[in-house]
Amino acid sequence: MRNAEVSCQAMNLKQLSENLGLSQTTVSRALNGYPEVSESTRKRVELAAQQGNYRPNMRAMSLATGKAMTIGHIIPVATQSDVVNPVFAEFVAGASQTYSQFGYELMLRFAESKDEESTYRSIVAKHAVDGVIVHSPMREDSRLALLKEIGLPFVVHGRVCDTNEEYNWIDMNNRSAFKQATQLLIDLGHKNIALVNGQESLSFAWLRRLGFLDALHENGLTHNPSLMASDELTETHGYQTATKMLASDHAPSAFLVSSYVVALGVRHAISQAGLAIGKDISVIIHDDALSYFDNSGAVPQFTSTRSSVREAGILAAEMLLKQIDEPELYPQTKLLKSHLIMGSSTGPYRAQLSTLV
Amino acid sequence: MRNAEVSCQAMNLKQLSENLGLSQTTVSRALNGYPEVSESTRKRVELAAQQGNYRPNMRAMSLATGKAMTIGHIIPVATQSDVVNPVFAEFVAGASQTYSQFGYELMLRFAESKDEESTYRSIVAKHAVDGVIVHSPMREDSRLALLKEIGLPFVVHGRVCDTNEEYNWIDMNNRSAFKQATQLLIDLGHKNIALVNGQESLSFAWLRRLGFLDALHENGLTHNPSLMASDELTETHGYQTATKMLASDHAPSAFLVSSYVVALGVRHAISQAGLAIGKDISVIIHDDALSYFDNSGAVPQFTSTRSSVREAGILAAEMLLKQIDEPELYPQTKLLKSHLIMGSSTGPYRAQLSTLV
DNA sequence: GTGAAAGCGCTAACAA
DNA sequence: TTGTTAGCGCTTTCAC
Repeated sequence: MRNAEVSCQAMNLKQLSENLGLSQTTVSRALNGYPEVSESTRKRVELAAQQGNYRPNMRAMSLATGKAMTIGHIIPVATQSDVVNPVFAEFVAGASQTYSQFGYELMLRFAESKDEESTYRSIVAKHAVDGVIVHSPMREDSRLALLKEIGLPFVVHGRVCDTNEEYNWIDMNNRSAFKQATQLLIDLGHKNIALVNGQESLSFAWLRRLGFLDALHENGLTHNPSLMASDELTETHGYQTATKMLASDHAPSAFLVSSYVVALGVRHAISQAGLAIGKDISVIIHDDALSYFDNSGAVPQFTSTRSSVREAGILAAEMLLKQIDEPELYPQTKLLKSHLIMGSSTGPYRAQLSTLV
Repeated sequence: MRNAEVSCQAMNLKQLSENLGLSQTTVSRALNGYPEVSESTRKRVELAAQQGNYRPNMRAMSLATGKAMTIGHIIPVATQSDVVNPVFAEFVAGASQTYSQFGYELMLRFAESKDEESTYRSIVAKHAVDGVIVHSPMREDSRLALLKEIGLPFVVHGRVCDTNEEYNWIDMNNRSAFKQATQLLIDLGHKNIALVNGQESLSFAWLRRLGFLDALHENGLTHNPSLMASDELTETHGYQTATKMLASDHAPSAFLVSSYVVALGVRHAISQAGLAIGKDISVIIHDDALSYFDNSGAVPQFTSTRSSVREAGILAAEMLLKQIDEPELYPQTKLLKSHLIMGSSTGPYRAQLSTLV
């Protein structure tokens, strides 16, 4: 009683078919590309649909087909007051692009870790999504088993290090990036390098640490545990950690920092200690969101990897949609660019992505 | 043919009602809190539903009720390679919290400006959402008229400055914040203050500029147009702008910068010019996402407004859901905290929010 | 090549 | 207080 003639609000299949003097069946078939429709009627139908600005009611379609035409992104938050990592925004922007292209929608949820299991169970029981992207994987992550049990298709943004499960993932090459960055500092003559890292129960931070250690060991340097800190990516973490390290006996001459937010704190501590970045001390920031290697400290400018997170989102979404349509296809591990990897444990994968390798 | 006995996958109303020996109607009514159901059966039903882990199929429910139970967030992107403003992530996290509380889902889309109109029309025609949050309003914004025409409920995150339309909005108090920050720099003795701002066709940047000018004028200072720059919030903008300003005859002794990303560039330019922040030059960064007033430059620490963006998201979502349920209710303009305002042009509003004022 | 009719899982008149 | 029935707008057998 509220739509109707006010304006040509939301025409539906019934109206459209009546206008055309055809059955709903035929119109539906014409629009969905079924072969048995004659070319002439198909043309007529398509034209009328376009002119009438017809869009199938997504809810009705979902009910009839059983497909939600929606992908869920569940972002874990440690606490309700936690600042959201900008990496998610960038990744989700990329994924969204792919979904639009294939007629899917993107559903977003933020869940505290303790609610995560019930969140997954709930959205699948409600028929809200056809698949999900798993964010912030941990070195060992129970979500893999959970999602397999539920039977919900998924792709991991990142990797789970300690597992025998087979699964699809896409990731930045964190280990290699941190190895490179560390090597750069070593080449500049630094021997006391501090790593200010994210929580190492999360894979990304763990892999970064491994890369850091790789470089030290390859250069015959020993690592100093008091120069490696790991915590949530906050300004406070950066400030407190750097302050403590700078006051210690083995004060570092260089910092390698995970995320610009942390770096804000580190910088603050450095200037408070009366030191000047680029003169007394070097800092490299690695942040996928900006994808920004800070070259303060006379460090040569890195190739910008800007937007690689977005690209990862695009690819993850493609991988997931493909998996939903053709569950038997799995990608092999492959290097997409020096900083982007995707893969899974089994099977062949007909990827057009190979051009990117 | 694919669910059934494998595991107790997704029980539906029919099964549940058969198990209970009741009609679907009664079960539905019991679960939806209709008063005519006897307390004893309601208890029985609720127990069985819980044990059977029953969740109504959202798509079927939507089709039957005509409510999508979903709110859309459409994030405008200038170009596909643009970095997403972290403010969105924080705001959306807040809104999401409210939606979960009321059984709504959050649908996310990124749209280039040229596609925005068709995006809105499309999601409403598909019955994908019950309402939307409008992000990044411009000083003059055609979306207001569009959404009214379509009849889609909405709340604006920010304000449209040049309009006579009535609409609901929630916003940071950008003008006041920038006035305060500028005053602080003036109090420190600065007379040549540079404003490195976002695009002033966007309301937030325009209002910040007004606040900046407010402070200058109140202190009898004249503004220098060559010390006010306005562009996309990128590192490049900050770097180029600051470089140029520092090289000019009227080089600033202080910078007021919109967003930390821009500030990365500004900092770079400053250190390249051989100047030291906190000694030769002062910098204040205002960024709602971190909500961080940088105190480099010996500027006293501001009260942290961290998470106010998230809070804005929570409130915007509450306002929208209320509007969807009771369209006749509109909030009056009100100050929630010194930095958070919400409002609309008409009517009474029974807000429990008053405690926050 | 096209149409009639049943059904997806739920809600909501209308009866009883 | 409970049940019967008719949709919501689409897809999909099955006949023609």
